[in-house]
Amino acid sequence: MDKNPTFISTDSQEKSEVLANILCEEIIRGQLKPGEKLSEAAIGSRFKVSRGPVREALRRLSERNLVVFVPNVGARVASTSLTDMLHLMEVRESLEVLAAGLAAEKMTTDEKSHLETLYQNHLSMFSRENKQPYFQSPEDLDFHYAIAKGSSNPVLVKILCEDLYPKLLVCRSQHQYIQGRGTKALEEHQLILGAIAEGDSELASIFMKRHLRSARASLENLIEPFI
Amino acid sequence: MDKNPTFISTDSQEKSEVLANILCEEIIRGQLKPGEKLSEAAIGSRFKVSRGPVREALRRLSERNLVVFVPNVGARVASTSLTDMLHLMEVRESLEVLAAGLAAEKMTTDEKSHLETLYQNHLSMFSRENKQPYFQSPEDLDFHYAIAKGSSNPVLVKILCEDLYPKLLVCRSQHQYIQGRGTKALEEHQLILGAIAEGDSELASIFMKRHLRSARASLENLIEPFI
DNA sequence: ATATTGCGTATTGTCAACAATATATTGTAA
DNA sequence: TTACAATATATTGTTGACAATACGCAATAT
Repeated sequence: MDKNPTFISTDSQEKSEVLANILCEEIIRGQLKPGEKLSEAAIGSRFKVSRGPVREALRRLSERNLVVFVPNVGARVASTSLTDMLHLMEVRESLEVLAAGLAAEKMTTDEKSHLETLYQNHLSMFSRENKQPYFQSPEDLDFHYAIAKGSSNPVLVKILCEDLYPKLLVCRSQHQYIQGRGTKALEEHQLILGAIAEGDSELASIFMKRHLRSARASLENLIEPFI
Repeated sequence: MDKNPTFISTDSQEKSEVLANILCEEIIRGQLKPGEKLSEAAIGSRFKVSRGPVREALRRLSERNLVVFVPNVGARVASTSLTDMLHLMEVRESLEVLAAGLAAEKMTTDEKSHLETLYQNHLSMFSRENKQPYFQSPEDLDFHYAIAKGSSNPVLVKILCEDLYPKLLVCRSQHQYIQGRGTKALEEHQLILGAIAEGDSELASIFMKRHLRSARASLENLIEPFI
């Protein structure tokens, strides 16, 4: 469980929560495939717990849209189409533009330097890999995650970090041909970072909007051929 | 249960879902007061069901932020401060601006005329009441609800209708001095309606933004004196 | 051969009892 | 009288068994 994405906290000891986090991760990693049946008994015996906690865990995941729950039939891993992902990106854009603006206003010095660190890490990791196209990395999302938290708006943080980002990760693992946009994305991150560092809310919003627009556009290009 | 807000569907027969909807409504109406303890045993005996379904219902409500859940301690009705509501409105603004724009592009003729009907109802109801200041009415939210659905973006619909609107209703019932903004809000609705009818996405977004900005501003004025 | 009906099996929904944790009470000491 | 500690009570977390529902297979009829 040490390779959990940053935004999954495991503070509670409740079995249902622990279970939910483990299953969440397996779904994100693609170990549980989209559409796969999630039998309560099977999961229960696998983790040596009763069906009660399993049910609660599945319920939580269904609220996060990672599994679909059909009454009297059971739970399956949610399968997300590229269209679903476009809808996700549409909402994400709107919310992250807000987040970037707020972050520029409200981030503390510590938070800003943390963001800078994230960027530098991402940068060095990228050059190490010889600028080859790479799968959209967790580092990318960490950057966005830090900005979300920097907005100091709990409602916004919750929607982005608990609803949208996990779902985004699932989409990426289900459609592995979705690739990062290489150097371009990194340059866009730099612009956002700069604006936030300066406390320039308006500019941070604009750069974030452009960044996510590009990402969405390249996704749309990916879909186009299938229409 | 016939006085349920439009956006609460009761299609399943699962006790846990029925329970969740009933409790949700009671929280929204203020019959369950903020901070009030929600004992599983008490609720179970009240509705003549075992604690299992009660737990599941409470979990659902906690995912919608209507209930706060402390491990090994239990559930309480979430109490929302005016600051919380401001955060809510901030996010709402961003999302509804998006929704209005999309609605202008994608609403069908039927949906548009339904929206028109909602507006007319609201209008006539308002004049009947002699233009007196009134509590923010459910009609107001129905209008926004229709626009959200008109966006044809399921992700957006879910966040607005299942997360934000119920919570907004709770805030209103918990802070009853929050009042509607009378004729002004209605005029703003008319502008939004017109833009959507014309399919003018850009304008619909702008009018929606102004509408929610005003609402938020009047809320901020309300808070100011307490600082 | 295909469609349909009925039964058997498997899975989910619900329940009531047990274990673990937190809260309240009471008694004791400073 | 107040603060603290130990116990008692109440509430939550978990479990395994039972009831209700859905699914698969076989037998029958068209």
